[in-house]
Amino acid sequence: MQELSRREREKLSRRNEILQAARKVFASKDYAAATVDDVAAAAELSKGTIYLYFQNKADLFLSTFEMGMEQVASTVIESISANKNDPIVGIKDIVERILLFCEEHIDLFKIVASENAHFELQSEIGRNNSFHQRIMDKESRIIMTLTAYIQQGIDMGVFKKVDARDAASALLSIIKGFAFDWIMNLEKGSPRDKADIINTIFLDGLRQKDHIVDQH
Amino acid sequence: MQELSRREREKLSRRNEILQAARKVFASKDYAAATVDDVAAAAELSKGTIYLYFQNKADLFLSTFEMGMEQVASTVIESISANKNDPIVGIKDIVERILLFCEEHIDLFKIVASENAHFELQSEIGRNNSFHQRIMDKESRIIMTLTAYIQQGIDMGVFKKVDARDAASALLSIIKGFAFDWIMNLEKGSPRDKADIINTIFLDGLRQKDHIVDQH
Amino acid sequence: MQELSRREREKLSRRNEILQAARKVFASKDYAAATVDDVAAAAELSKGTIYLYFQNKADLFLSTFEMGMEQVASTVIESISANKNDPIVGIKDIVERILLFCEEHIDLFKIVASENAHFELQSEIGRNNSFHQRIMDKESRIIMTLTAYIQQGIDMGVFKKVDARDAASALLSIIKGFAFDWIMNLEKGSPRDKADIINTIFLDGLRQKDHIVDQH
Amino acid sequence: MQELSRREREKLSRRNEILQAARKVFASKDYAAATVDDVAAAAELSKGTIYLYFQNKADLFLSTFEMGMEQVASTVIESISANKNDPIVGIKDIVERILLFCEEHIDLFKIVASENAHFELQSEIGRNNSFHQRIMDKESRIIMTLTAYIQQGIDMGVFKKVDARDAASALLSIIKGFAFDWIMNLEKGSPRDKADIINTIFLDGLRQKDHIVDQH
DNA sequence: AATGAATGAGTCTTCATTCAT
DNA sequence: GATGAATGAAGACTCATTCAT
Repeated sequence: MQELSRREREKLSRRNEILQAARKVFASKDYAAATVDDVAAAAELSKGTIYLYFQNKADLFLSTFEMGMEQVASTVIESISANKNDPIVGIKDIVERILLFCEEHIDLFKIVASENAHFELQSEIGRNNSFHQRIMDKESRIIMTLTAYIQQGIDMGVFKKVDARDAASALLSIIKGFAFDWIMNLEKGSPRDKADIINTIFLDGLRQKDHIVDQH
Repeated sequence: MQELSRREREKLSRRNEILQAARKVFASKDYAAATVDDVAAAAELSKGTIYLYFQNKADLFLSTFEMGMEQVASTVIESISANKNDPIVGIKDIVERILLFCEEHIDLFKIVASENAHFELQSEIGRNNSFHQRIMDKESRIIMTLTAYIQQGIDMGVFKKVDARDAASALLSIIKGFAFDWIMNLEKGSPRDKADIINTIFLDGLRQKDHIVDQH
Repeated sequence: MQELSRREREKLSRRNEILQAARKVFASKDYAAATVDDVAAAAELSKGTIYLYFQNKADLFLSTFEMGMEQVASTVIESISANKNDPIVGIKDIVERILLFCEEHIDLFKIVASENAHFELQSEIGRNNSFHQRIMDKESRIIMTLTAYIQQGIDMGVFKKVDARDAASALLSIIKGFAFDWIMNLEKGSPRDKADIINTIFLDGLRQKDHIVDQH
Repeated sequence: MQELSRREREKLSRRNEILQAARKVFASKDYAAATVDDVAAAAELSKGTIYLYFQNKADLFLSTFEMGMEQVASTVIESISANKNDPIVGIKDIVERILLFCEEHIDLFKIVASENAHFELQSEIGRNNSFHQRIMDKESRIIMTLTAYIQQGIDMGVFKKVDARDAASALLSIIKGFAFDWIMNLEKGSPRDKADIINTIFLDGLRQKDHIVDQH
């Protein structure tokens, strides 16, 4: 791994500071409503400086989005490698970890969880624009990881023979749905309270009944 | 019910024309990107006229959103009353109907399906604003209807004893998730192709195993 | 000729008001330095209104430029038709009229006379852009008119057999040069004071010596 | 003449490097469109360094302009001293040399030829500003040199008794006009192709007819 | 009721200039 | 001397909303 010079390290850390500021702003305000000035103010920098580190507002938003996505993806990957041989436990762990991540990083999750990014930027960025690619890339990476894990469960005979990608989508939809509800209401307890119901609905359905019986 | 005068009827129909125009516009452009001018142009009316029928842009958007929500709600209610006594079949029907609705009214569904509405307007409208209420009202009405139906299934012993509201949320999340995927990709077949997998995952999980066994 | 509706007439006259304001501003400030706000202020209108009548700043400038060009062109054409049969007198008249125009409409002439327009907008507008066309169109129209007139003089045996277009260019260059000097210095007398020297240099050179002799 | 220390010589040469870079940039981009960053990049120096050698952007531009002017002036002076006694040949030579200079240094000529400098900086620099003086100085130096040469021709009886300064202005206007056309179109051949027509129009007019006759 | 011209606050983005290292 | 990160003022352009006709 290439060592970074002091200058490069400083540049990277400044970029990160801005990203942290942007994350707060975009979580509270919606892409369209948030202004570059807001981010600059939150980062305690001048507006011009923001443009030294990001091409434009869309790039700034997308970079924030990517940061969140990467963290969620890491969470999922950690779970999977810790539970290579037990997809049932692994899925449960993923659900809990994502919900925990949501609780601990509401702001980031707000940006990540909704499909907003698609719509919000849709008009601004052409369809074959690199920005669009960046959204798709990050999103599909998570889905693919999850899909592969579920497929492994199917191959192991732990899960029913369904389309693994569909199952992965369904799982993420449920998790995001509950997380979203929680964010929107913020009332009672923790989003992790929903882990059980998610697992009940999702897993019991996916689990082969024969297999379950065998476990006894 | 009070009869409407000609004037009132005309007013209502003009309002509806605008709503139809708005629906096309908001489906294609994102709340922030869509302009009142766009809607006026689509409705072949002048911009000023729009303001005779709607307080402002947010009201216009919300009314469009409500229109869509009401149609989805009707769909669900119809399904339920046609399948009062068989929640299993009823749920299957609801899934199919909503997916069909999505296919037939992509534009409306785009507006309805994503949680965008929340975020998009969040900044514009204060939290305790009446607009916020309007969104919540429509959304919760559908959830409540579904919740009651599932609760009935639970009481009948057809479904597991879970929190009915959570189950309703989960179901809607999955449906919306697949619908959203379909809208975003628009590639293969119909969104209804996903009805089976949704039912497999959701229903088989929810269904009491004892009950199933009894059926044999 | 199509009659214009009251609305159309008003629109046209408003557009003209803006053009008059723009002309003052662009004459005093250079395209880059002049702001749309300046023009709006000069027109006693709001900035947004300017954009109701012109696509953007470049369009506004170009329209002003065209207005000036058209007036210069009219001047030339008038001269020519009043002196169809005597190119010598005609050319003298053109020189005087253009210099008079310069004196009476310094601001407009400032915009027109220099080749600035080319350079100033060069970076902003792509080379194959319609704006570029608009500049070229107006400029070449004047040159072409003058070229035809000189060619006629050549055919009549009044002028030497030179390339008429080159001669036209040369004449305009001289006139613009003196006009420009006058504008830049604004000191002494009228730009028309230079009519004689222009005619001396340009005409005596162009005029066939034989022909001159014949006049005696 | 004071010898320069190594340090001073280095400073001078660095300044010159920047000037060469600036010349490329200003020729391709228009004063307003060109950025100090562009120049710094072209000079392969940092932006801050530019400010060590020039007060500000206007000074940088003007210095470039002056560099070009000085070269044109040298060209004229060379011609004159080589043709002290034959103004006719001298003028022809000047025309050719300037056109050649234009061809060989399009970039520099672009900056010099148009009166842009006046306008472009006009707003930025006050009228009684030293920058304005610098433009005028360089421009008038060339005119004065040419004026003196023409006056000499008049005194020699080679040229008509006209205002020598006016004649000088006219000549430069024509040359610049053709050079400008060539730069703008860049189509056919060399700008020197226009030398003949310029000389025909300008010289034949200026030349005393009696004198010509006497030459036979 | 309908119109559409006018408004002007609001935002992104650029760039000359400075200054700590 | 050289650097380049940071600044912040400035300007083009948009669009929700109003109001005279």
